[in-house]
Amino acid sequence: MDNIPDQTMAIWVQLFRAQRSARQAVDAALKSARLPSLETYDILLELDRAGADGLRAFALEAALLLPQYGVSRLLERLRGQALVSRRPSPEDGRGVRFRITAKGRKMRTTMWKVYGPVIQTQLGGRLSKAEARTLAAILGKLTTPAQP
Amino acid sequence: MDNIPDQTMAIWVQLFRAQRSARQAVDAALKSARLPSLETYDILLELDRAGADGLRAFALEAALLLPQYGVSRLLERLRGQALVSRRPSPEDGRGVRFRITAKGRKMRTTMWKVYGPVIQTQLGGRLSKAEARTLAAILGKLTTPAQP
DNA sequence: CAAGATTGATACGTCAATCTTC
DNA sequence: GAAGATTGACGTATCAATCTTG
Repeated sequence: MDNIPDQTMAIWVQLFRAQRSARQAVDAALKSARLPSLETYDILLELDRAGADGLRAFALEAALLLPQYGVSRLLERLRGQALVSRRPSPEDGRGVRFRITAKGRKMRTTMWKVYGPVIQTQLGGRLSKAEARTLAAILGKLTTPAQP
Repeated sequence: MDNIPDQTMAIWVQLFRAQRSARQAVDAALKSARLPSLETYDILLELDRAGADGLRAFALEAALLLPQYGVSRLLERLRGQALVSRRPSPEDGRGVRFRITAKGRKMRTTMWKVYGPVIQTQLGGRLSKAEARTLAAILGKLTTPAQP
C-alpha cells in the first residue's frame, strides 16, 4: 500500500534529525553569546573572501541560496549594525556592491570562535576519520544537481 | 591557526546541503500542490497515530521538538482549517486534548501522496541499499543524546 | 511556586508589485 | 521587455508576560 521503502524514510528522518541537532547546537551557542545568526556569518564569510571589491547582491543570492528579497532585507539589517557597507556598482547602474567592514571582519572572527568548536564537538568529534570520509562521500550524492 | 579540521567542515557543509536540498524539494512539491507545510504533516501524523484520545499539547511539543507557543499557534491555525479539533483535558484542568478530524486524516493522506515520492526520488532513489544502510548508521551517531 | 497553555508586542520571512537601468 | 534590486502588505516566529490549575 505504502510504496516508499522503510529505508528511504529512515534516511530522511535521520538526515533531518542530525542536521537539526547540529544546527540547534550552533544557534544556541551563538545566541547565548549574544552573537548574530549563522546566516549572518555566512554572508560575512562570503564578503570577507571577496576582498576589497566586495560582491553584488545577486552574487550573494547565488552563493547562499537565498531569495532576492532575503538578501536585500538581511543586508539592510547588517548595514544598520555597520557590519557591511554598500555603494552603487560602478559597472552597472542597476547594481549595488556590498563590502565587509572592519567591524564585520572582527565579528566574523568572534563568531567563528564559538561556531567552529560547536561543529567540531557535534560532528567531527563523534566520528572516526573513516566514517567522516564515508559520510561526506555519500552525502555528496544527495545534493541536488542543477535542475533543467 | 584554525583548529577545526577540514573534514569537520566538509561534513557540516554536506549535511547542511543534503538536508536543505531534500527539504526544499518537499516544500516546493507541497506548495505547488497547494498543500500545507511539512510541519503540518508532522502534527497530523502524530495525531493520527494517537487515535481517538488524541494528544496533549505538551506531548506534541516533545514529539516535534517545537516550543510551546509554536504548538499553540500552529494548532490554532489547523483548527481554523478544521484539520484538528480540541477539547479540555478530562484528567487535568490545565490541559487540552487535540484530535485529528476526518478532514485532517484525508489531508494527511493527500499530502503523503506528494511527499513520499519526493523523498524517494531525492534520497532512497539515489543510493544503493548498502549506502543507505551505511548512511543511516553513521547519521545515527550524530543525533544529540539527551543533555544533562 | 511549578506546569500547562495562551497572548501582546515585535522581529523576521514571503509574495507580489514596483522602480530603474540594461 | 528582462535583469537587478527594493518595498508595502501580510503571514509566521519569537520572547516575555500572563492566566489558570496542580
